[in-house]
Amino acid sequence: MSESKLLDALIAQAKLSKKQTEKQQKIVEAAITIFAEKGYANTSTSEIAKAAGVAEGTIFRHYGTKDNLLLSVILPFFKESFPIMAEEVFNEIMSSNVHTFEEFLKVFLKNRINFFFENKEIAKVVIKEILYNEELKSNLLPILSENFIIRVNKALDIFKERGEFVDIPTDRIVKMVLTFIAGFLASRLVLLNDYSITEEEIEDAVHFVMDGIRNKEQ
Amino acid sequence: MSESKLLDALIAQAKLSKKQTEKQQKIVEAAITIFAEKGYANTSTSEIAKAAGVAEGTIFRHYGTKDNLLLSVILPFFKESFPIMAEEVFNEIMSSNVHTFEEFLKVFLKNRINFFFENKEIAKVVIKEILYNEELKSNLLPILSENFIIRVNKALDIFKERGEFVDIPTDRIVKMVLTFIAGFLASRLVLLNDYSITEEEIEDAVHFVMDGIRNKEQ
Amino acid sequence: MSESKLLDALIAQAKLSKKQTEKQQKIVEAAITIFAEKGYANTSTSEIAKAAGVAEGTIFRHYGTKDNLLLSVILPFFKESFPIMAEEVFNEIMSSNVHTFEEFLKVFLKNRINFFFENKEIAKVVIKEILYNEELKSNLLPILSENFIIRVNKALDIFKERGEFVDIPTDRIVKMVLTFIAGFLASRLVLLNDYSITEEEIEDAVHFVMDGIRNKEQ
Amino acid sequence: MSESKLLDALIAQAKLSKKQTEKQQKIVEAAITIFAEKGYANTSTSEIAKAAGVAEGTIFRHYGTKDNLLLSVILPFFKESFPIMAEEVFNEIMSSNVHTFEEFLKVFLKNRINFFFENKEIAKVVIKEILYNEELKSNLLPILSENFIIRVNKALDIFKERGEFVDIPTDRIVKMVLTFIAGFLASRLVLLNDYSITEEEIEDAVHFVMDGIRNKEQ
DNA sequence: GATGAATGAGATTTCATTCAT
DNA sequence: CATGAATGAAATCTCATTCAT
Repeated sequence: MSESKLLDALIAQAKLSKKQTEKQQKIVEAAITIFAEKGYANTSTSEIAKAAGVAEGTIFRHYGTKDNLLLSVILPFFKESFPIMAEEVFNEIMSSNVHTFEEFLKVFLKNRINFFFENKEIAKVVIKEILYNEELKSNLLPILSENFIIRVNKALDIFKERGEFVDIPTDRIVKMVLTFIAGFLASRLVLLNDYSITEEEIEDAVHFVMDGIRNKEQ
Repeated sequence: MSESKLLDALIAQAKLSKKQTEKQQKIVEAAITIFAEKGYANTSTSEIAKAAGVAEGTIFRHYGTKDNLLLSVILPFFKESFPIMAEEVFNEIMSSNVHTFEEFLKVFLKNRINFFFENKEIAKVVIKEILYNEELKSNLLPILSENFIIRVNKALDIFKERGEFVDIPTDRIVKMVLTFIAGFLASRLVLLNDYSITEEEIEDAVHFVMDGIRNKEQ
Repeated sequence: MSESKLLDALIAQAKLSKKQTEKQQKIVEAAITIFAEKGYANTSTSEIAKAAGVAEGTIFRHYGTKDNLLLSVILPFFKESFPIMAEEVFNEIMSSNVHTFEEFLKVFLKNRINFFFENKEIAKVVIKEILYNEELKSNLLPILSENFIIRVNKALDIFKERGEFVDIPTDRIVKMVLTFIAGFLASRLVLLNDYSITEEEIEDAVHFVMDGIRNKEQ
Repeated sequence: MSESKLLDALIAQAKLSKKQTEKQQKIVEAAITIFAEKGYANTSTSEIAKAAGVAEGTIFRHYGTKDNLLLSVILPFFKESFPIMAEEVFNEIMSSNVHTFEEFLKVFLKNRINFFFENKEIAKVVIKEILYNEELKSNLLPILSENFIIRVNKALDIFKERGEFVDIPTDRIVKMVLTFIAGFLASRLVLLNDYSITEEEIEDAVHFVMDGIRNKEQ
């Protein structure tokens, strides 16, 4: 990883990716698959080239560096991760049939889980590399927190005002909820390679977040 | 990573490490520090040698391969991770002043969190490499599940009989609890580099697991 | 030396060597020259690279390992060693003007000696490494015996039926004749670096094999 | 191999080897065994140390360098190879019941074969290394030829005067006979690992050298 | 655009040798 | 005498990257 600003790269990347050639698609696909399995650092460009049925030079013709190929894999996914939290979507969720945090959480969880599981492989790459590469982390995490945590915080505040939550500082609640969700997704995707996930399990997870595991009827 | 059974390595390793020389200690310390920061794959042995004030050859005289050096870092920590769940310790916990799962969880969490934070650096290496290296994962995870999950399962069953928990299959509860704990530790150590953790936070976490975030008094 | 079956390597090798680049030729030439002089084990790849006017990486790009470079030198020669004994050639020899074993031996010796001396350097490498490297030996010798000894045996049997030979079991005769020929070639090439060999000497050698050194006229 | 004069080393060696300690014996034994199997260049001193049950430092305490260890293995054998040809022994052979070259050859062959097979392992080392290592060869071969070939030449001349041989220049006869004997020993020891050798085979070999393979009664 | 041969910097590994104990 | 930890030079090998075609 060079010390380039990721956001600049993000923009520059967008410009380049006007039209992807067939070869480019194959390269990215192969890269995702192998990065997901063995990790970026343990994957050689020649391996990717072979898997993509492409000459090694072709990779560099399109992506310049291996680092840049990784960004070309990660950034689009990264950008797509946010819209759910975009003002519009957020408002939409809040307006419709979502009247409690439990409902919000269910919608939110289902949405994000679907998104992640529809993009299993890339998600795996993103999680692995963010956890593994300090520089990538220090570039991407701030963006995450600016876009993500702040908005969830805001959402929670709304519901908190309604007195739905226990009396713990919001940011600590956010931390715990996100920890659980992140842990949930990461453990399934990266740790367990468990790509099956049922509606029932999501319900369980929501219940867990909402009410914990204690039996209140006792 | 060779395809050898890790447990064999674990045993072989134990034999070799009769007495550590001063240089060996320096090597392992340097390795832990740099692996923790940059990851195993992004760390060169020459870098370690330099940091340890040692000739590069010395690393290989003692550890044979870079892979083996990683194991020498990971395995001792790995082995030390289990005792808490050993029959004796477990029974001890269960007997004394632990009468509810909440109490058990508090003791357990504090113990494990302390252990992890006392070994921050190694823990970081272990988490990173287990998540990153498929082969390491496939060798270490089974050992974890055999030693860890099964016992937690047993513990939960005991408390479940007492009707302490909601009516969800035990294994699913275990999964969620461990997901949360793992997520909690991993996010703090690897993601946030947040090495501060207060008693208060642990209490919060336990409450979260027990009762979720819903305000029951409403 | 890997423990792979050499014949597999032989085939794999054939596939790879579609077209040799100019640099590859230089590498192989340099390798042969230096291997022949100093032996495989005493030759470093950097030495070969330097002699070939090539970057060291280029060697590994084409041959993967030093072992494989050796095979790329040896195997083509090895394969070319057999044709003389192929059915067609053998029959041709037997039919034409070859009516006695003495004649056969003369043709055979001249042919093989020419082949070896036309490929002095490689032959030297092959002989040295087969004698020196146990694993190479255990892989190549069986192929030799299957292709070579059996056929010579057959040839001898033909002439033996005609009563040309002393009454010693054929296989023992073969052993002695081949021992002499092998000794002859090896000693000239490897031991004495004596690359000159006259028609006269071949005649002498044939006489020696046929009639020994005793003076029958006495 | 340093460029030291081997004969000087031979003498220096003799001085050192006054008394061999127990460890020294083990070292030399281990060295012979492993050198014989894998060759000098493919054997590491640590391997020898392990096989000898000795610390690596001990090897260097006694032999200074790995090269010198090889000489300590080779030279004693080398020196013992000559006595048969020493004036006395030679005369003894010539006087007793040896009246023909055939008889001489039989005695000589039996003697040398016995010597080689009694020292199989060392012989193997010597043959392999003389063939493999150009420098060793250029140091040892001249000594051989001075001590060996010249004397055999002389012997042959004696018998030649008696008209026992075909009319070929003596040195060429010597070359062929020695080629055969050397090929015979080398192929058995180094190539075939065939350590069994019967009286019968020796007789065959002598017949072969004397009369070749042609059937004279035809 | 695409190729793949070539590079060279750097990574891992080996190993004879030294030296303090 | 013997040890074995330590060394560092050199060996094998990897791989992102360049460039002529």
